[in-house]
Amino acid sequence: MRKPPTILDVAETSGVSKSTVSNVIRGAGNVSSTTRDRVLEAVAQLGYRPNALARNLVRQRTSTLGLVVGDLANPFYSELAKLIEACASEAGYTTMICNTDGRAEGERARVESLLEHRVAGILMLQFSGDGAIVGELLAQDVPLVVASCWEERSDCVAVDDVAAARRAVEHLVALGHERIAYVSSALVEPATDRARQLGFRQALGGADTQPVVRLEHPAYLRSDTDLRAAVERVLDGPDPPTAFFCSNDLVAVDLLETLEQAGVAVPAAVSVVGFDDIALAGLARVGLTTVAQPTDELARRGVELLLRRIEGGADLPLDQRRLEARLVVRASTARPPRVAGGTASGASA
Amino acid sequence: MRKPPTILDVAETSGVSKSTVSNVIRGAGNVSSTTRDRVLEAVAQLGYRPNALARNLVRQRTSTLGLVVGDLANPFYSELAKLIEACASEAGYTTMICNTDGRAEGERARVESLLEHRVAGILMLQFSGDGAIVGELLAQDVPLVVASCWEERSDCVAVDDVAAARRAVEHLVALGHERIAYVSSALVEPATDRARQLGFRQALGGADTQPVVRLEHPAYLRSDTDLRAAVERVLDGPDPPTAFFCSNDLVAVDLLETLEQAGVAVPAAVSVVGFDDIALAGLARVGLTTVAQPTDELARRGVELLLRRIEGGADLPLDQRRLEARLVVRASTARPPRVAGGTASGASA
DNA sequence: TTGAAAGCGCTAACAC
DNA sequence: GTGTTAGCGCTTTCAA
Repeated sequence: MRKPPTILDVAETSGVSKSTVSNVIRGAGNVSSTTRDRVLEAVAQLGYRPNALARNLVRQRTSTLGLVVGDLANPFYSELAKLIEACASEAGYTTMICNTDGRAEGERARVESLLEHRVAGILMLQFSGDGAIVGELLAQDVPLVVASCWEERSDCVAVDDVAAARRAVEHLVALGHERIAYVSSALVEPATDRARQLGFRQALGGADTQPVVRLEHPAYLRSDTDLRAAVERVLDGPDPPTAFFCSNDLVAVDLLETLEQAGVAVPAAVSVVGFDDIALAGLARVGLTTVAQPTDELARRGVELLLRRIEGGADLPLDQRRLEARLVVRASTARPPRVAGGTASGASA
Repeated sequence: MRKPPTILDVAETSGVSKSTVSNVIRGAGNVSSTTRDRVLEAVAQLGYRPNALARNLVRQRTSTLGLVVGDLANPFYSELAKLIEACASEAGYTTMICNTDGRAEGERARVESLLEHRVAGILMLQFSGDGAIVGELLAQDVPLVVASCWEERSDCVAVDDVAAARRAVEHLVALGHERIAYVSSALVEPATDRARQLGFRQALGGADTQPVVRLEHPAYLRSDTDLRAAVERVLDGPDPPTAFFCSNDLVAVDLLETLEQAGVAVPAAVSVVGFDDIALAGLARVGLTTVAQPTDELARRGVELLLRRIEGGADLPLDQRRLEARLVVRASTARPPRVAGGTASGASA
């Protein structure tokens, strides 16, 4: 692999100094059109390609953004990543996408690598554990924005998880459900999960007696023995729930599988609600009622906030945006099998 | 944002020269444990983080891999990307993931950016158009491997699309289907699509009379008016097909939606087969019969090949690996409504 | 309008 | 063992 031409080669070929070449390439003024043409010609002839490493080194800043994703295999995040990359690219930034697998160790290594590459800023979609990493990054004045989950300490953009969850559960309540289980998953970032669970409780009038199913090792779009055991335990218990609210769509779809495998009809016997509105939730065969997150706006705003922070520095005041989520009612929710006593308020079919 | 400490700061703090610091950091021998400790202490105290830009610049090589994806929103690719990132990371490489949206223009810009960043090599999962980019990259001696689709000109690893498609269609033939339509999509890289179509034709004994549906603007996991029109045209024509073989799962799932919306029962009225085996294909509610690609191996081998090429240079002989795909029979395929004349050879339920 | 020169932070000979 | 030194390819004053 022969070594690529440098700015010096171009300078020699076109018979000018390297600073003139630099001026031409960067589009700085101060160049006569004749020399510009000569330089450009040499560039084309040599196939010269500026070395971003050298440029970034001397400029003391890069135009690279770091994107930290917990799980690229979750369509919600891969779609978001795609949109973010597009926004960043449009703004002239290159994106380094990292997948942490939700493990703190992997996260730390990825972030460290991004920092060594002197990314201009970091956009996080999820973080592991308690998000200690956020504090560390902030303490080092690294431009940081968190998108799709709320984070008090940094710039962020996310839906109002509490309100959205509340609305989703109110939908179930309106249908006549009184006993509703919350299905929590390790796949969902803890603070977000808590927020959704809070909304869930609020809709139930703060009732603390609703069952909560916690999945530590959720399966991926496949029926899961852990989940099955947990579900059966809840369903076979006294006063079983007639509906499940899940902390994200992937879990909800797993639950759909599991329920059906256990011979529990959805929505005839129990209703299921998810969160995210990933594409597959909308399939007629899946028909998952869920909370739709505005991914486009999440991506757009996220990048906007990050660029603002990069240019403005650490002294800029925090900018935190709440976006609105939308309940999408599909086929996975219906009235409970036998509505206990009287009519449910304002229930629709 | 205060500027981060450099190797010089560490040198000063620990009272040694910067080359000694460099030696410590790089783990080069030649350092007494006492000085090493002193240096390490200074590193910790200062929060020193080596500047990868400077390092890569002087080393004349980076440990960054470029990953070019056509569509991160296709679960097949996002899963592959995730696996590849993991393999690369394990080998000490950082990955820059780019999404081209399948457009030549976006692809060119992304690749150019990767090259300016002097990535050690590029791994492509898809390319736009005729793949002219492959030739250009190769001509510049850029280490390149193509994974998940076959490419004669470069190192590559992919399943045998022809054989896999043939096997899938033979499954339909064995069930008794005689008239089978091929559904092609712009989402699938052209050469791959052609290969799958070839396998399709081979299974049909080279029959050239089978209908082909071509989707230029495929929808995404949603029923599509273009698709619906095309399907109805084929189904309402003379001698309508009793089965569809799709060039990937996303299209197959769209087709499932569309067929059902049009009141055509699957698999009772028509059978559907996909390609890829994305996670959602395995959902009980979807139950798509499809060809499973070995994503783990695709990722692992892809990275292996690329590292080999990076170290070995352009003179190394081409290494092209065929992987085996596996037919996964699920609920979307069955015998045709009325088997024309006699029994189908060796058909199973 | 152009050129000369001083680095950016680091590695890798090569001296000591 | 440790220090000295010469760049890597580029941007950016500052002179000419």
